[in-house]
Amino acid sequence: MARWQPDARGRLEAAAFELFRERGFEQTTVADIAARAGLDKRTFYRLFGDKREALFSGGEQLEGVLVKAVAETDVGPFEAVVAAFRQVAEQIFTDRLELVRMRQSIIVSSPELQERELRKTSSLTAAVAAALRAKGLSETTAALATESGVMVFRVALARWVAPESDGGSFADLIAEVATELRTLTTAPG
Amino acid sequence: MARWQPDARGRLEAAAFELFRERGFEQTTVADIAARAGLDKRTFYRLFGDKREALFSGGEQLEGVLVKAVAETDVGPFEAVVAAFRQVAEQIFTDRLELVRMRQSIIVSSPELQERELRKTSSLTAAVAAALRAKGLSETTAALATESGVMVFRVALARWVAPESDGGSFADLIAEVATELRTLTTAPG
DNA sequence: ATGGTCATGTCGCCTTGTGACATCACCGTA
DNA sequence: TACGGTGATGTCACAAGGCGACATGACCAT
Repeated sequence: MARWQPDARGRLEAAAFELFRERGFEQTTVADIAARAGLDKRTFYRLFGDKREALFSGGEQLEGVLVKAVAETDVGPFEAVVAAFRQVAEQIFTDRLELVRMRQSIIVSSPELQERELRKTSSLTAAVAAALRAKGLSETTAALATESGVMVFRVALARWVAPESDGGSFADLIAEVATELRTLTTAPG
Repeated sequence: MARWQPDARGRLEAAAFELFRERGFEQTTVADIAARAGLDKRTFYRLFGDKREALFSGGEQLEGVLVKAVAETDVGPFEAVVAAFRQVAEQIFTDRLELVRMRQSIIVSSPELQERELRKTSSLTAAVAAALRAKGLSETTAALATESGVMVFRVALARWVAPESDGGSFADLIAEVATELRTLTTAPG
C-alpha cells in the first residue's frame, strides 16, 4: 500500500474549488484546503505559489493552444488571434458552461481573485503577442491585434456565461463580437 | 502647536514611493513606511486598504476626469473614449514623464503591484463603460468602445515611457495609436 | 469646565507564505 | 538481506500583512 494517496495536486484543486464555493474565498484558509485534501498546509505551498493559484491551473494549457494556433494561422494578425480563440472555445470550453459559470462566480466574489485573473490574462496576452512578433509584426501591431482579440474573447465570454445566455456556440459568439468591434472602430462619428 | 503633523496621507504616500525605489516593494514593510512618515503601522492601514494602495492614489481623479469627458463629448463611442484619454494625457500627464517612468519601474518590478494596476485599470474601464451605457449604448458596444480606448491608451503610454521615447506629446501618440488600431481591425487579411 | 469628536497609538490576534529539518516508503545495488 | 539514496510529505518556527478593540489627548462647541 502506497504511503500517499495519488494526485495530491488534483485533490487540492478540487478541495479548494469546493471550499471556495461553500464558504467563499476569504473565509477559506489554506489549512482548510489542505485538511480536506488530507494533506498539510506546507504541502499546499509546495504545489501552488499561493492560495489563488489553486483556482488557476488550466492556464498553461490554454496558452499553449493559443500560441500554437496563432503561429500556424496565416491571415491578418487580428483575424489570426480571433481564429485562435475560436479554436480554444471549441476545444476547451465546449460542454463546460456550468463549470465555467461556477468558476466565474467564485472569481467575481473576490477582489484578490479578480486581480489574479487579470494577471493571468495579461501574461497570456504577452505570450500571444510574442508569437505575433515572431512572425515579423511590429511591437505595436502585435500588441493591438492581440489585445483586440483578447478583448473580443472576454466580451464574448461574459455574454456566454450570462444568466440570460442560451448557452449556444461560444465560437459563434466570438465571431459576432469580432464583427461588432470592426464596425465600431471603422465607423467615424 | 498641533499634536500631529499635517497631511498624514501625503507623507505616507511619499515615504512609500521613496522606500519602494530604494529597497524595492517586497523589501519594504508597512512598518518601515509608517516609521519614515513618523506614524504608526495601524495608521497606515486606516488610510490605505493595503500596502499596494499607497502607490495608487491618483486613480480617482483620473477616473473623474475621464468619465466627465466621455459624458460631455458627442461623437462616436470609440472616438469619445479616445478623446477623453487625450484630455487626460494633457491635463494629468504633461510634464510628468519622469515621475511616470519612476512609478512604472516600481510597478514592473513587483507582480503584486502589476496585479493591482491591472485591477485599477479594470475598474476605471468599468466606470467609463457605465458612462457610455448611460448615454444609451448597448452593453457590448460600450464595453468594446471602452476597452479599445483603454488599450490604445496603454499602448501609447508604453511607447511614451519607453527609454527610446523622445518624450514628445503623449496626446499625439494616443491619436497615432488609435489610427493604427483602426487600420488593423478594418483591413481583412 | 465639560463633554464629544477624531486622528493617532498600543496591544493582541489570525492568516499568509517560507525556511529548516525530520520522517519514511520506495528503489537500486551490494 | 541490508544499506544508502531519493522524493514527497509533515513539523516547527517565524516574519509580515492585515484587522478589531481599546486608550490617549488635542481640538471644538456649548
